[in-house]
Amino acid sequence: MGKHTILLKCNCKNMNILEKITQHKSAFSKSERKVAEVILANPQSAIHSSIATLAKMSDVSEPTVNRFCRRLDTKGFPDFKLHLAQSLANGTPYVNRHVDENDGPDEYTTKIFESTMASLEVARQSVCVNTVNRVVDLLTQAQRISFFGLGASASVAHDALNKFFRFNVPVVYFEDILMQRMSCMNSGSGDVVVLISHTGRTKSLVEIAQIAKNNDATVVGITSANSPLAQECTFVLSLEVPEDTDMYMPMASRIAQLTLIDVLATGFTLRRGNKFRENLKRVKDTLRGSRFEKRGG
Amino acid sequence: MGKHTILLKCNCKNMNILEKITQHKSAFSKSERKVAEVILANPQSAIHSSIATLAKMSDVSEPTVNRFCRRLDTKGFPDFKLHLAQSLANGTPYVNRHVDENDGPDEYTTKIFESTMASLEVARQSVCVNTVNRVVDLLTQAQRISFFGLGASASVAHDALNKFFRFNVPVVYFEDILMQRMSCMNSGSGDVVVLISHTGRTKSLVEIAQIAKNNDATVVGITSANSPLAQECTFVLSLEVPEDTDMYMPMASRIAQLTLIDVLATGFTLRRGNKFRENLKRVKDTLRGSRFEKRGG
DNA sequence: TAAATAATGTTAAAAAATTACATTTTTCTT
DNA sequence: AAGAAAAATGTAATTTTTTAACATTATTTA
Repeated sequence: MGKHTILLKCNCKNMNILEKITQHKSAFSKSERKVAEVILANPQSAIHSSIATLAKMSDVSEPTVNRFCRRLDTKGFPDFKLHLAQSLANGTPYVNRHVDENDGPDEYTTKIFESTMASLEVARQSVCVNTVNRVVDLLTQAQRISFFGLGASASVAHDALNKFFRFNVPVVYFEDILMQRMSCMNSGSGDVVVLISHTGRTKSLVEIAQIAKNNDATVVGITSANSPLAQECTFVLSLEVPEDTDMYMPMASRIAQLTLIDVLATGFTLRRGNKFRENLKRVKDTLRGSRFEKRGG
Repeated sequence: MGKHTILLKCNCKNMNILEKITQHKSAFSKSERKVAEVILANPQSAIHSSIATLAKMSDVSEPTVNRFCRRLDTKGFPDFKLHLAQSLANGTPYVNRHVDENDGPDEYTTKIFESTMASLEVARQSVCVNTVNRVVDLLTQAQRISFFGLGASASVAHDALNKFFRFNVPVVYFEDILMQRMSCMNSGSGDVVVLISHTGRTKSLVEIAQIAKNNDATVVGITSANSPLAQECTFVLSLEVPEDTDMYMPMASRIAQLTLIDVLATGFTLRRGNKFRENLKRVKDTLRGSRFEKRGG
């Protein structure tokens, strides 16, 4: 390998350095691989070792460790440790930790939680804040808000209903496509129809978007950019979520959608001001009768 | 301040060091505060500076910077930088970032995503893997699975239906409490009833748990430990989630529940083996007719 | 198989961090 | 308020750590 060869199979600068080491393991030289293995075996201890210690443990010379660091596109050993520390930071999960069929409950639990968190981070970065702001505007002024989704997105719409219902706004949610259609038929300007679909390719939802649009309602899509559904929407809140193809089930995408609903609901309450929030508290207090009292509370 | 005084107002070892600096700012000495300010002003640059640079920028001597680091319970400057790097790691949110009424869309969006991720991390650590494993066992052997929740938890149950339905298992979900009751009345041994409630204090859910139990069904609660509901359950999957009291709405708790559902569903498919997963793919493929084709796919 | 290239190690220099101690500042006591 | 004690800060020297320059060994290629 050339003197200054830097591994750049993936030029994603933000990539977790541990993953980077794993992925590029085959491209390392013999001695460098030794270093890689020692680090991967116990990254936590690596960040607290000096280059001398690590060299001894890997049974290579110190400059080899240094070269190993540079090959990973870091400035040197201390910089490498910084990157490693970041990879190991609490809450920074391996991004692509896919569940493996031999995983035990401990492993798959961790992996799912971690990859969900990672997806949320990706989603967060992809949200267009301006659109969020404009949609919040719309929602606060809407005469009626409808939330529709099908399949996995139905439960997201369901959740949105539950949130916005508390705001004492006319809010509508149907699972049934015919009801959805009829509801849109009756919509008009001043009404906001929020359509949720990860892929944005569900035919009947696209049709519903068209119906709502033809009736002058504002159509907001929580869907992927450039999808057929997105094309029919007045505003598109697109979320970039790493595909969860392993399981043939929508997982992270749906959680990102829910978080976005939380964002919209929060924006809504903030826009409505303090008094409104007191109102919310009252709605919550109403539930008290249906619950067992908390001891000591 | 004494020679070896270490700041331990909060003995939470895992605390974000940036927050720690902020919180303890008043307890620093004059020079140390200068260092703190320089670091807080641009933490990102701090992790790439040497102790000499930082000393010069703060207009103090190098040992002062070193002492500053030690006061924050780190081993020295390099160790401090490691901690700082971790605090700054992508995806490591400030844990207690509460939305503030003056926040703009940019701020509240970030805060909500970040606090959701932080809550997931807390939840992950609180999940009892053994219980997960036993519940997965139960679910794979169940004759019928029911998911019930009310209010915000209804959409979680709804989502669970959507997932488990794909497994070709008899699965049931009702929103209506009367239907829930009747369904439980008809349950028997071999049936698993999963009840979802963040607080575990919703009266009618507790009653449903009792009914199911009396009919020899296995009752699994996704709820908080030691709650009235938990006491009626055969197995309790408790999730510790930082309370989201600000908004008077369930936010993070619900996302944690959904993630747990994902974990259960994943455990289920893993237990069922490879062939079963092919089956899942077929279920997904069935949807194709209802969707617009993806160009080039 | 010899030349070229790459990989690794050795040694020395540079940089960085830490310690020990000196000086200054602050606080407390009388 | 003066002086002693304690704390804070700085200076200079030491140690540790990292890096650079060069030498050696292994590997590839013509």
